[in-house]
Amino acid sequence: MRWNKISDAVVRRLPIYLRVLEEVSREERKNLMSSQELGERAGVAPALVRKDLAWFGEFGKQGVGYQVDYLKNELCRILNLDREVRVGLIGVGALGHALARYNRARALGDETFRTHLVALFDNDPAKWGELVDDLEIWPVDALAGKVAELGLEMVIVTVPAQYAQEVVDRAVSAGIKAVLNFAPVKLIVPAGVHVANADLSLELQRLAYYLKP
Amino acid sequence: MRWNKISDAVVRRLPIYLRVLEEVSREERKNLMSSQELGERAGVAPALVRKDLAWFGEFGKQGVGYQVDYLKNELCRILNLDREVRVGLIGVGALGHALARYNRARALGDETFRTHLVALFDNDPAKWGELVDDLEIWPVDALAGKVAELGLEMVIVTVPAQYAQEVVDRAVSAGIKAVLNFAPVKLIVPAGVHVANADLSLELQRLAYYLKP
DNA sequence: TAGATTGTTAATCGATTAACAATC
DNA sequence: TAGATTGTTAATCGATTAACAATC
Repeated sequence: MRWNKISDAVVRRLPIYLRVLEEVSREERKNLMSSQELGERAGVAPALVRKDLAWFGEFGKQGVGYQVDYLKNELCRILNLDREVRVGLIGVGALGHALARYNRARALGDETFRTHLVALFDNDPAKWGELVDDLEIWPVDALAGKVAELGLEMVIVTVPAQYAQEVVDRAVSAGIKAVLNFAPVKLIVPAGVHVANADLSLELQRLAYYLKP
Repeated sequence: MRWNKISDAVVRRLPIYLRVLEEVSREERKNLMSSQELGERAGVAPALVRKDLAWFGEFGKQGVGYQVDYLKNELCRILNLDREVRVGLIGVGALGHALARYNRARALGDETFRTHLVALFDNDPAKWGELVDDLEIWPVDALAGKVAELGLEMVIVTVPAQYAQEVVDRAVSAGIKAVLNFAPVKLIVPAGVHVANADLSLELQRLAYYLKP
């Protein structure tokens, strides 16, 4: 089953629902949840919860609600998180290093965390072969080979702004389909490749708007 | 002049326009720009650029376009970036440490970067007094005092999920009006306080949706 | 059965785009 | 003046909310 043209606004909320379901499943041993409860904890109106889920199938029972574990599994499946998703990270500076350690720690401690960092890349020869936790740093030239060897599907980009487009171009030609970009630049990618931007300085500037002048 | 009820979608684009104008001003010595050109570089339709700007005043000339430096200054003013905005960071783990170093480096190298980190906080006594670059780490208990002393207006939150709400509550009672949250939790704040979420794992999970199943 | 809650359709709301008179 | 581009209004598009029949 492929669902065409699900809007980005809908896709954004699915991981939020998933997080709520995982919390409830872990903490509360509760088995059923209404769109009302789920929406409350996710910060989404109940009608919107139902409408979002209805794009993908009928997961609830009238008069009863949704089964927590069943819906959780369905959302995992929809998000391709019912398998390990293998991620590379390009640019092992301070930020890349911190994200690598964070991701590894989460992956070890929380088995519902399925986006796993499995390779690090950097262009500085001094770093090649170095380990971050148990992960080796490779030259960016090794990217294409590693994509094939390890089955990488996603990359996190933490290189300086001026190199971001270049490394993304290389990742895309190697077959990468999703990019989490921390560099403060607008990346240009072909259709079918998806970019999420995590741009610290844009967020800080946006927040500054709400300060009193 | 206060502009009531400017939508969040509009505010989000202002820093993008500002970035384009700063690039053009620095690199190209170009003095005029049309909404067409600005929109192209910002990834926004020209009519929307004009409409966004028109919320705040009339900055262009018919038949001519916008003056780059003038519009840049006006956007800085609108975003409260015509002065130093003082930011604290709570939670100096690996991620907090990396963000602190990144922000300090940007602040030194780029004088258009006006959101300055000026205080670090952590609850681990072992870290108190330690320096990150030239910035000292204080106990979280010192927060209220430092807000007053240094004029902090914003905080970056990089504590573990279970402590995030608590430290934000304390920041808010100390008078903080804007929060950049890296913890994977939905924060509850009173009206008038603004939160931007930078939730790495939600973004990775969202991107996983677009991978082939 | 009676009460509750889903899935879905219709109504509303808000944001983007198109169009154009004003004017530099 | 003629050409270009703004600021703004009207039209369109899409997302959210309200309402309710179906049904557990």
